[in-house]
Amino acid sequence: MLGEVLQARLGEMKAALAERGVAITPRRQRLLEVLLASDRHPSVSEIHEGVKRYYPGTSLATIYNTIELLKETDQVLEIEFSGASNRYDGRIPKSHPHLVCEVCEKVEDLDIGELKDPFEDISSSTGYRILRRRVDYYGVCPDCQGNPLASAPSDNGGKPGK
Amino acid sequence: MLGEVLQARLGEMKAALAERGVAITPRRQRLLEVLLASDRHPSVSEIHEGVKRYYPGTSLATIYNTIELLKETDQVLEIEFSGASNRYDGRIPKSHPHLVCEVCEKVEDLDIGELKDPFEDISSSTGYRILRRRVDYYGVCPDCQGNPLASAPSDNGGKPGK
DNA sequence: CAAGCTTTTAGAATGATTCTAATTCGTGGT
DNA sequence: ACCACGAATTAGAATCATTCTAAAAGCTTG
Repeated sequence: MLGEVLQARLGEMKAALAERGVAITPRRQRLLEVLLASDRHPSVSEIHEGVKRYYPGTSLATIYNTIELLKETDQVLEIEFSGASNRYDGRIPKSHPHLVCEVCEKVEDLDIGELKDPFEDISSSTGYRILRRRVDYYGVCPDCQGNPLASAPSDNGGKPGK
Repeated sequence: MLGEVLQARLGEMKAALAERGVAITPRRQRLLEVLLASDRHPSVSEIHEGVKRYYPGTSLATIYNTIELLKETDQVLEIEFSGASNRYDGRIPKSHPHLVCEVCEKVEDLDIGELKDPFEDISSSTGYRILRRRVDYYGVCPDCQGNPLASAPSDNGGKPGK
């Protein structure tokens, strides 16, 4: 069960997809719920797992396709990594800062007094049409400072998200 | 020929590598020069091309290996992209903001009145040990606004850096 | 010249993502 | 109920940057 704030987001996402002319199929409904259900900024394969729990035959391609639709409609924020899977934020789809642990690959929202959005300034001073911003801090989270290897996401001995 | 500022950077990089205990081989020397020679934030394959112009047999692995050494010694800033090649900044190896054109894949430094580095604050408020920051703005550069397809980096019809 | 290192190499392996072509699904019209 | 048609989904292949591996070259010191 999603709280009411997330229910509202779910509604927005579905409306945006409908607007875009695509159907809210059961798999897509489930995908949206999985995306909103955790604050972990899930990867495509985590979402895939979540959807497969209800619809076992679901293909990875379906997840990629639907994420693409969400991106096109600005309903998800994609956080790119070159050596690891991308992560997705469906709760807050507009640019906002994150904190990334390079040991356990946790991605958290960083609540910082909203540094006034300088899109305007940068647009006018550079001539760029600015579409989005990325502000992320990389480091080691408190848990991983204590036991560096304990909370690694896999068997990689604590190699950062690269 | 590199200007004197870049000569100084070259010296720093070589000193850091030497400190690390590795030799400055001719290929590595050339790699450093290629990295510093342009403000394009070159990719590994652009660097590879530049090195091969002098040392034709040079393998891609050598470029990756040396870039890894530079990363370990904080002598290069890696700008990651998930669907395109990573880009490297050897001129200014510490975190600083960029402007990325999603049409032609240009990466430029953004000179903005140094928003006071909040590493300290963020460390103490979150408990993270912060190692680096990423602040990048994504959009469409002035050139690409005029002729959207003209300056695409390859044959991809102007697909953004994804 | 030989031993023992570092560097470099070619090519294979990996892994996330994208593409392709075929199949299935769902809906409206008959 | 049946059909036609577009949308959704699938399995698997293809792509591509990056990493890994094992062997070959290169240095340097005795």
